[in-house]
Order: sequence, then C-alpha cells, then structure tokens
Amino acid sequence: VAGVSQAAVSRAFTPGASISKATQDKVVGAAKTLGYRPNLLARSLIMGQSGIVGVVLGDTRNPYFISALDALSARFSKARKQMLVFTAVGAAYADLHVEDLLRYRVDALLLMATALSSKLAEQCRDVGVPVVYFARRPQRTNGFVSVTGNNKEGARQIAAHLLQQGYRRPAFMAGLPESSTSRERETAFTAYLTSEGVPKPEVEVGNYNREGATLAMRRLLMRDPRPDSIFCANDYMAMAALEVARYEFGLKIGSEIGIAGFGDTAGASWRSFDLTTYSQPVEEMIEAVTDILLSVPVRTKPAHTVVDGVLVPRGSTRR
Amino acid sequence: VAGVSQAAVSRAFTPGASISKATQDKVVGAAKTLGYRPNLLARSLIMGQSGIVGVVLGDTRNPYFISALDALSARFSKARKQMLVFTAVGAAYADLHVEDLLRYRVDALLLMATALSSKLAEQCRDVGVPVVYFARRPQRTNGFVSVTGNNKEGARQIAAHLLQQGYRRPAFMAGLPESSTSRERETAFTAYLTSEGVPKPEVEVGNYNREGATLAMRRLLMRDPRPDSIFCANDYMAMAALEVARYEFGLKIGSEIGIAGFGDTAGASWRSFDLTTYSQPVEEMIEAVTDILLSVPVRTKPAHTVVDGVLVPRGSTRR
DNA sequence: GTGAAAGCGCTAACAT
DNA sequence: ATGTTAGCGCTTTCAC
Repeated sequence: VAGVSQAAVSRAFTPGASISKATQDKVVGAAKTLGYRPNLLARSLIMGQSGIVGVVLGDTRNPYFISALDALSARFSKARKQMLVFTAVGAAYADLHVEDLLRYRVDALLLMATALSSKLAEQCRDVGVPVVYFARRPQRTNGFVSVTGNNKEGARQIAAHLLQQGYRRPAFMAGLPESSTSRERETAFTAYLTSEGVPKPEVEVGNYNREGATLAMRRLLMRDPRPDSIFCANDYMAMAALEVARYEFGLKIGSEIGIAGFGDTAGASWRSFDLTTYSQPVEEMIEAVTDILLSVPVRTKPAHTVVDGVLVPRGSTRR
Repeated sequence: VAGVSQAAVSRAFTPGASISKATQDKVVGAAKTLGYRPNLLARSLIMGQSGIVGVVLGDTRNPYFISALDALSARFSKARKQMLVFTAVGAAYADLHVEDLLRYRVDALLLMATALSSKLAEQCRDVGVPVVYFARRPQRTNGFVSVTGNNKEGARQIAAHLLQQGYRRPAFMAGLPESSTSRERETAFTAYLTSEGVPKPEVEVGNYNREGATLAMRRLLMRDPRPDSIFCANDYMAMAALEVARYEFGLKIGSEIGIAGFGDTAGASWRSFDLTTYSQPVEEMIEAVTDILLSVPVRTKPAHTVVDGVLVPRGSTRR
C-alpha cells in the first residue's frame, strides 16, 4: 500500500471511523492513483450482511411493476443498497430464483407480483432473511410482510361507480385466478354488487396478460345477455378489453360498454384509453417497502401495509 | 459438519469435481437437513469472479428495454449468472451506479440505453471489467463492445416507405439529441430523403419520453407548411405523437398524416396505434449480448454487433 | 477420492 | 489515531 496499514485503509473507507483527516486524504489519494476500490464482497463476508436485496419480478408486461422497480432503484441507490433482480414470468413460484439469491446471502427478499412456496418461505425465515411481498399476499400469514394497494376498497368503489353511472350488468375479468390480488378484487366487487341487489357478475379469466384478456373479453361480449360493463383486475387487461370492444365489436366506449381497470398505470390516462380506474400510488407503496427493507433488524412495522388509492373516473365509464 | 472435511463439501457442490457418489450424497443430505447453502460471496472472493453482471437501465418507460431485461434474466438464470440492476433514468451518465457496481466486483457491465463517461469507461477497462453497450454506442470506440439494432438501415427503409406511400414532406422527431441511436436514425433518414430530392426534414426533439414527444408533435403540426408524415426515433414517442394528431388535431392517421416509429415495441401492434415501424428483434439482440457476456475471457466477437430488423408497415402510414 | 493447510480482501477487537 | 492479529466461508494445491 502507500504508507499505512491495512486497517487504516479500511477506516478511510468507513464513514464514521476514527481516523485523522491527514491519513484519510493520503489513503484516498493513493486509492485514486492505484484505481483501488474496496471489495464489498469481502466486506460482506465478514460483516454478515451483503447490502444486497433480492428482487423477483413476476409480471414485466404490466408497466406498474416497472415503475415500482424504478422507484425502488432510486431509493436503494440513495441508501447504497443493491438489487439482485430476476424476472420470473411464466413460473408459478419464484422458488428457483430465490434459491440462487439465498446463496448470495441477500439481506432481504422482495417478491413483486409473485409468490413463494410455503416450504421455501419457511426456509427464508429460518435463515433470517425477511421476505416482503409487493402487490401480493402470502398464503400463510405467519411472520411475512406485505405491501399492497387497497384492493377491497378499490373494487368496492369501482362497483359503486358503475352502478351510479347506470350500468346494470357488470362483469369481472380476473387476473391469475390463484393470485390474492385478483381474488380480493373479485370478492369485494361481487360483495358490493350483491349487497345492492344486482345479480352476481359474470366472470372470465384474463391471466393478467394481453392475449388472455383479449380472449376473455370476446367471451364476455358474446354472452347473452351481454354485460354492459366490465371491471378488469388490472389496467393492462382493461386496455386490451377496450380495444376488443371498440375495434372488434364496434361498441362506443362508455355509452355502450363501460370499462374499468385497477392501478392507474401508465397508459390508463392516454387519450386512446381514457380508462376509469382506482389508483395504486407507486411512490407511497415503494416507500412502505423500503421503510421495511432498510430497517431490516427492526420489525416494528405492521405485517400487512395497505396503501389507499383513489377512484379515478374517466371517459371509459361515462354514459 | 456431518462426517467429512470442508474440502469434500466444496467438491460436493462443484459440478465437475472428483468425488465419489457416496460422499456426495452424504453431504447433500446433511446440507438439506441443516439448511446449508454454499456462500457464493465467499466463493467469489477466492475465485476472483463474482458471477454477477452489473446492469444499468437508462430508459424504463420504453417497454423495449423491459422486454430486453426480461430476455436477459431468462438467459442469465440458465447460465446461473446474477444481475445487479440499477435504473438511472434522469442521469446523463451511469457513472454513479457503475462506481458502486465496481465495488461489488461485477464480472461485466451492461449499459442499456445509457452511456458512461469516458474516464470511468477507461477505468473499467483497466480493472478488466468488460463494458457492453446495448442500444447505444460508446463515444470512443476503443475496446468497448456494443449491440444495437440496425439504425441506419431501418431509418433508410422508413424513409423509402414514406416516399413510396406518397408522403412528400416527412419530418423527424429526435429522441435524446446526444444519444448515438437518435443521431444515427436522423442522419440516415435525412440522407435518404435528400438523395431522393426531398427537402431536408423538419426536426423537433422529443427526448424519448411522452411529454417531450407530445410537445414536439404539437410544434411540428403547427409548422407552415405542415409535415405530412413524421418519423419518430422510437415507438414510444410515436404513440404519443399519434394521439396528438388524432385527438388534438383531429387528423386521420395514415391518410392525413403518416406516423412511423422504431423498434416494433409492445403497443405498436395494438389496434389503437397500428404503427408502422422497423423492428429491433429483442431476442436476437439479447442473444448477442449474452454471447459476449458469458464468454467473458474470450474476446473474439466483433466490437460492434448490428442486428438487422425488418420494416413492419402498418395502418399508420397507409394513405 | 479425500483431508490438511494456506489464502482471497476485508473488519473487529485489542493493544499501543 | 494507528498497527497487529484473527477469522469470515470458501477453493485450491499438495499430500496421502
């Protein structure tokens, strides 16, 4: 090295360490000329924590999760945390990727729009790796943490809005039938309708993707009697549904068929869609996630954070 | 441990190591009951390579890069490589994030739709970390590798297509003026037009985002004489431009105004847009990237890989 | 085919 | 405020 001991170098790169300005400058100067950078892998080894959070992203088509990733990256880079990212689209469970992430000794796991088998989830807990679910809830609640939008309230408000606009035969397009998100939205939607004396809505499954939503919408519009409005479990499917109604069935959106989504995702506000929806505030939700993740040792936060959104009425449900 | 030495355990988890089936089974069995997983951080320390590739994503709004990330993740998880991901939207350079990535001893760097200051780029080379540019080209070509779509050929074909459809006053909407991608598309577009005796196209800058594209489109459509067709530097801006023309200016897309994009990104084929574009085959481009990244020590690949696309004519330029 | 010992680059406790 | 020493969990010669 250039003049000092190994330990001094370590201290020079540790923010609150006891070191004199003089030696600190010497070390930093030498580092600059040598192109030296502390090896954080080695630091992780001894410190027992890596500064890395594992992220598994289950749905990349939906721009909502991308903006969430974006917000997450911004917050993490401020906190000097890194993200080890996987996208696990097709797979039902994120297990495979999580197995790898665990080997890299991630400090925590964030599951966005995906779930974990309960076996592996328990293993994570045993190893002491906290697991946070984003926009999804774990099957068993024991000791896992989740951050979601307000699915129940949102679905309720959409239902109320549809009835108030004069729609009498609302239908529901589900996402992935096994996802907690879709189920919660469906249940609350149906509950409100029946409480108002409206018959149980027709349901088709769109699998949260475009092709599924297109097929599901065709099936819904060919039913007899035809639904006069559709609540789709997310905006992404709603946009596909809207195009089917407009371009394949020649329906006037709003007056002849009402369409609502969920999330107020990028695209919903575009003129081509002008989609009624219930917002899921990304920034707020990500803040809740990072609050949990960055205070890893502490666990004072409530197990399930539900972030309220707001009804965003637009042209797609205007009669 | 459960019966054997430390070295044996290591060999049990190293695919091609010399170990008997019997001890291997013993070790794996013990590992399972203990919940043991090899610590890849420690392995990285001694092996001198981490198995991690640093990815900096410069444009998350454009779904093209998301699908690229998706494809990348799929290929990497097969090769048991990890991705340390940052999104660096606002920033002109990815330097800040790269600095952090270097400390984690990433084996390679992938810059998607973003660039690096030449100072840091040189440092990467000095440390022996290969830098791959995706959909962007480095300023200085020395020893850096890039994978791009065929910007020149694509822009040329778009220009030819517009003229052939009978448009006589094409304009260009640039992305980020400093990005190589936008510049290449503009240059080739202009070159073809002038070679055909058409006056130099009007140009406005849309900054690759929706707000910028909306403003740029308004400016273009208020020019006198008004352009009769617009080539936008990517699909994402083209979709915004199309909505401005259709909903704000009441123009019939295709007959009254031609609009073309670049990339054949998600959304371009939707009925609402039906956008003429030149494709950038994600899978092929990502394959080129992974070929380079996964053969790290070797460097036989050409420095700049250009992946051909194909003209996708759609309704937005049909007169 | 297996075990012993050394060392990857760092931090932490202790001594100075 | 600084240097010394030990050790984080692994892979790797080198014996056996």
